[in-house]
Amino acid sequence: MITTRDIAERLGISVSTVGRALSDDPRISEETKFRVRQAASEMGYVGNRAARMMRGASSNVVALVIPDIRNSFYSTIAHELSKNMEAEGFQLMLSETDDDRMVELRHLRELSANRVAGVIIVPTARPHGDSVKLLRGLPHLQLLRRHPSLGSQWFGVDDHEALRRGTAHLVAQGHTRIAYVGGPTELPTGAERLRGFRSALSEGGLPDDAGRTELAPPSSVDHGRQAVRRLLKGPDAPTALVLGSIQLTLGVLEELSEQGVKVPGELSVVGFGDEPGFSWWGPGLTTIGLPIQEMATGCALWLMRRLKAKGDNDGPYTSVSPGSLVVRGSTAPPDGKTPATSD
Amino acid sequence: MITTRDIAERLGISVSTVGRALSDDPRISEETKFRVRQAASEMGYVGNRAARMMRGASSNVVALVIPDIRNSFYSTIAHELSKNMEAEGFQLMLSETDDDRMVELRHLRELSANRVAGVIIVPTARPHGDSVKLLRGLPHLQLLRRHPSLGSQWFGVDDHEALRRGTAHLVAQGHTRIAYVGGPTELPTGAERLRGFRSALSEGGLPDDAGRTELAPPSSVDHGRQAVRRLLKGPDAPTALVLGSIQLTLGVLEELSEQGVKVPGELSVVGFGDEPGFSWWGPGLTTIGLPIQEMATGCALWLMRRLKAKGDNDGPYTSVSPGSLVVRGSTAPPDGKTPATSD
DNA sequence: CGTCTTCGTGCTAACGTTAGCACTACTGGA
DNA sequence: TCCAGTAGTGCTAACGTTAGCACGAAGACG
Repeated sequence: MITTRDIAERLGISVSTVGRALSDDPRISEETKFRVRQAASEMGYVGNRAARMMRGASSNVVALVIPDIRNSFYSTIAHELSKNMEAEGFQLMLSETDDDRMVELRHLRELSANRVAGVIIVPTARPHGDSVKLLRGLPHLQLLRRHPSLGSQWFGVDDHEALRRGTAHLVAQGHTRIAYVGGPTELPTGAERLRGFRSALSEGGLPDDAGRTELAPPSSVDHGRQAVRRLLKGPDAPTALVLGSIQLTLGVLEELSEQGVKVPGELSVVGFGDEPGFSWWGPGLTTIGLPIQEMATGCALWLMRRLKAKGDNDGPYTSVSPGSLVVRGSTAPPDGKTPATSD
Repeated sequence: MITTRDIAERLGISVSTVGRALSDDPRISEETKFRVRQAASEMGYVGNRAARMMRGASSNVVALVIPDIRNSFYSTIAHELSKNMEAEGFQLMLSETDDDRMVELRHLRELSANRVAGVIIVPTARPHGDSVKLLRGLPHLQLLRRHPSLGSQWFGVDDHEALRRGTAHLVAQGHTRIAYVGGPTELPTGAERLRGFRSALSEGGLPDDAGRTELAPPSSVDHGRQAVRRLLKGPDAPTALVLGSIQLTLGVLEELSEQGVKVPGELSVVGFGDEPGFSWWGPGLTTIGLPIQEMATGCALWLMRRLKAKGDNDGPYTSVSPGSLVVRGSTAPPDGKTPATSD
């Protein structure tokens, strides 16, 4: 690799002068600058950021720590972040945890060793103690999920309200046997979504146990399929189903298609998230849409500002985005009844 | 940040001893090692990779340069790569080019400045001259797309064969007016796919202009929608359509759904790639599936081996994976005819 | 003509880590 | 007893870059 020293030797000047010329120092004459730049370009010089970092410069890498990039929710986040940060000269490091706290820990160790400038993390349910320590040394921001030990800077969705609305839609159509399949309540997001579901039930005057709830491990497409099989059995099977995660929704849709379940005839379905394909699934999936782009952009801006400010901790920060119900064809009143009210 | 020096001072020993203890040098006594590790752990020491790199150690970061992570083909690649490399202690840097050669160049500059260990790249149609220079200095591997200036190490799909098979399926069903909508022939992949389409036509005894071909910019969902509108107009509209990119397929499916086109009654469709949703779209999409996982794993293994070997250039390397036709319900003989032969 | 300023450049140290060499204190054999 | 060998540790330089200080030349001003 070419260094400033190579350039200096070739031009018969000192490394300092080369360094200053390349950083456009006003003390260097225009003629020298020109010759240095010329030589640098010819020789294919590329500055070594590792060396700069040794001199106190900060890294230009921000890490995104998520469960699984194949989940299109996260890939959209990654895309938006990347776009926003590229504009500011930052690069994106991608770390997948697979919802395994030990993998998460290994990644955080590497990120810390690499002295990344910042971290945006969707934490696992119970991060390892060392992960907590490592994050303390890095500007970071929690996304979607929130764990108290990781600080109070968080960008998330109003999960309670999102599920309340999705469920209320079904209640308003007259459903009384409504099932919920969501993620574990270990995660605050999971707990909030379940709570939102229950709120809607009680607001609709339905007893709590009118809802059959099933909790699955996070990121489990397969569990969605299994849940469908279990729910459709039995005499008082639910007439409607609300989902609490994208992956579960994908699994549910696949299974419903395979089994040829009539939607919304046999079962009304409210999905979670809005993926390409949800609109053309069966009669079109009514679903709880999330403002992914806005969230990602918000995250990026917050972090960029935080990194530039160099102020250490600028207090707690919480940004909550609402979900919005996208009504398509997968929901209808049970047995053809007319809905009491429309929401 | 804690350094080896901090540890050394606290224990009243030299930095060398600390460094050696942490790297488990056999010359250091077990007792000293124990004390050092203890102190390091208590003080939250994390080695500084930038400093190690200055001493000649190589980076543990591999970059993936792709058009758009939201394309689930690429997110699957990213996932598989990440998984394989995490096992070897490597981290993944994600760079999105948006198929813009200048963005690609900016990313490559950053990657080079960061001295990433290697690069896996899906190049833009005509990479910038400087991009070519930069990649020369980095172990790299082209994926899917291939540009001659970027060397001869390439992992790809047998695009010609993939499209030949997809088209042959329609020819065998008796279609004579078959349209193709694919990416630009500027990209070798695009050219190969078009060639595969034409091969199948001529093998089926159909004249070349039996096929209406449309070429779109890469990664263009929207163009897929437009193409449908154009193709369905006119008296001798095609009875079948073959697609040459995932994004185009997504657009086409959306538009066909919206316009309520009967598939395969009015139009038979062979898609490209296999996404979640393709199986439940309309009657199920017959599509050209790609062995994404195998390719990603192959790439990861090749690069890992290349980086460990430290041998500079181990000659040209090309790995070609075949596509496989996944037959679902979106293809049928035109006007109810029985297929001549089934393939 | 001497001093003061300005311009352009060079020298040196420092960032954190590691490898080579040097040094000390033992141990064992002649 | 003396030397060789070895175990354990310290000192120093080096990686590439940059910031502080110093230096020489040239011009400005009294």
